[in-house]
Amino acid sequence: MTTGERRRTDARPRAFEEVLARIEERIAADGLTVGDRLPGERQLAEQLGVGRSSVREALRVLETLGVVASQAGRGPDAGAVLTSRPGDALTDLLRLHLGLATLSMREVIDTRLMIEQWAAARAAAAPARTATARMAEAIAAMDAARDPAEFVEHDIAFHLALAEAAGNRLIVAVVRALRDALRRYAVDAVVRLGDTGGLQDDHRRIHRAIEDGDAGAAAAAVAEHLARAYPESGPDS
Amino acid sequence: MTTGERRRTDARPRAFEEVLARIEERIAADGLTVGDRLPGERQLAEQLGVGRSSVREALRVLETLGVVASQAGRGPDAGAVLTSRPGDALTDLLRLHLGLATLSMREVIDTRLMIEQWAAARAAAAPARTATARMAEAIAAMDAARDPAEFVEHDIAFHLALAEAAGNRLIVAVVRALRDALRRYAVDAVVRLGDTGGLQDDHRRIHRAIEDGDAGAAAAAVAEHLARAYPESGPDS
DNA sequence: AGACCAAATATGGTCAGACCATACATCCTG
DNA sequence: CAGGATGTATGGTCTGACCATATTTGGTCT
Repeated sequence: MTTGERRRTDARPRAFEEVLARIEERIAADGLTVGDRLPGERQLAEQLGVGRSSVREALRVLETLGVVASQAGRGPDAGAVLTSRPGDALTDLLRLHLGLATLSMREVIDTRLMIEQWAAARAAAAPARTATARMAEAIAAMDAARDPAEFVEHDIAFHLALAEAAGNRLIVAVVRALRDALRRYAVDAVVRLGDTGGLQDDHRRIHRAIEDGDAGAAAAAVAEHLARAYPESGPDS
Repeated sequence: MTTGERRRTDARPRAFEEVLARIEERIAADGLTVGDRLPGERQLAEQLGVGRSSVREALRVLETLGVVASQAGRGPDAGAVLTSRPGDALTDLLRLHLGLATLSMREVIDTRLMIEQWAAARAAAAPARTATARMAEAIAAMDAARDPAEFVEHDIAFHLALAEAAGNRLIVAVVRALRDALRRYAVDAVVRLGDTGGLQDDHRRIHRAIEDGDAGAAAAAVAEHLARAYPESGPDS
């Protein structure tokens, strides 16, 4: 009776949070991995002693974080399957927080510069043939691009290959998210520049530095490139 | 009464995704920001022509991404309020993907090194008094710490202050998430080291370099520090 | 008037049950 | 044996009810 003074930040375990914890335990305990299936929603609800809607909310959280994907129907591919899409989650995260002005464009662009410099230096230290080959392909595709949107798509592929060349999946996910968040801005930037020759020169310089194993030159080329692409680091706002 | 006409023409956007899109539009259109309230769940459901459960799933997604927080009851603080907690979302993301072996400890540690080096250099370029003061406080607290867990807590505060000194909220969120993900590992590392004198020397060196405005020395000190804390950067797996 | 307590109310949290939509599985034809 | 009709397991959604919580309101006693 005297327990009336409950405020937020007290401990209040909601049912779906309990479900979340139990599913996470189960993943760890059973050593589940990408491709494995979770029990059906109804079965899970019965096992955990909660309603199906609570199970669904928990699954929605896991889907948002990119660890499960649900598929209706019947068969091996149906149900809630463990996946690995951290990039999608990061993309949503950035987009929403940019929309709320919680993060400014300047912060996102600065972060991107940091990451890509590091990735370039790292890639130069241990160049991976497949990744550098994809970088070259992207450069060629940009040469052939007919409009800014197409150019930007291949530009994204270039920077993604750069991140992959660094051999760190977390970095790849972050770069993908940053580029998705900046996609519209990037198209505008290309339109504003008009001539993409300078950008392409940068791309070629980055690519060459990585193939030559010159980490310092690679990082410097990336810095120069992003400074050209985002001259003032955005209008903040 | 919306059950009369269902268009099954295209690939189906799920109802809660539609709700998500509409809420996002509304945030942008009305210029909503942190602290503003969304309509109640029942009201939203009626406005958007969907069931309350679909609204709830959408809100769960937004909560997962750290943009809303729900509070029951009545009054100005009740309901779904826009917030800004990107760090929590990142923490969940890392923890789950580490559990799924989608990301390795090595990748997380490498990422952390990159970010903190950058943050230290950045902080040295424009030292903020409040942040450097908090770094000094954290160092003193670590001197007084009586057990590894307590030491690690203040160590987290130190590295968080370092990130904040760089003046980039996205970086702060990422550092927080990385440290949370590595918290257990960090305690083990402190126990293994036994003597924290070397770590504290590092902290003091980082702090001094930032106050002196020596970006190069700050970055180098951070690199040395993390190399000491994570000697082998984990077995990759 | 003021203080205090009880009821009303608004809000999220949860559950149960019922459908629908989907896609594979199974069976029954011909 | 091929191919369509039916069965069934799964997610997706809606409805309505009830609970828990916290503020607001209003009435009562001092």
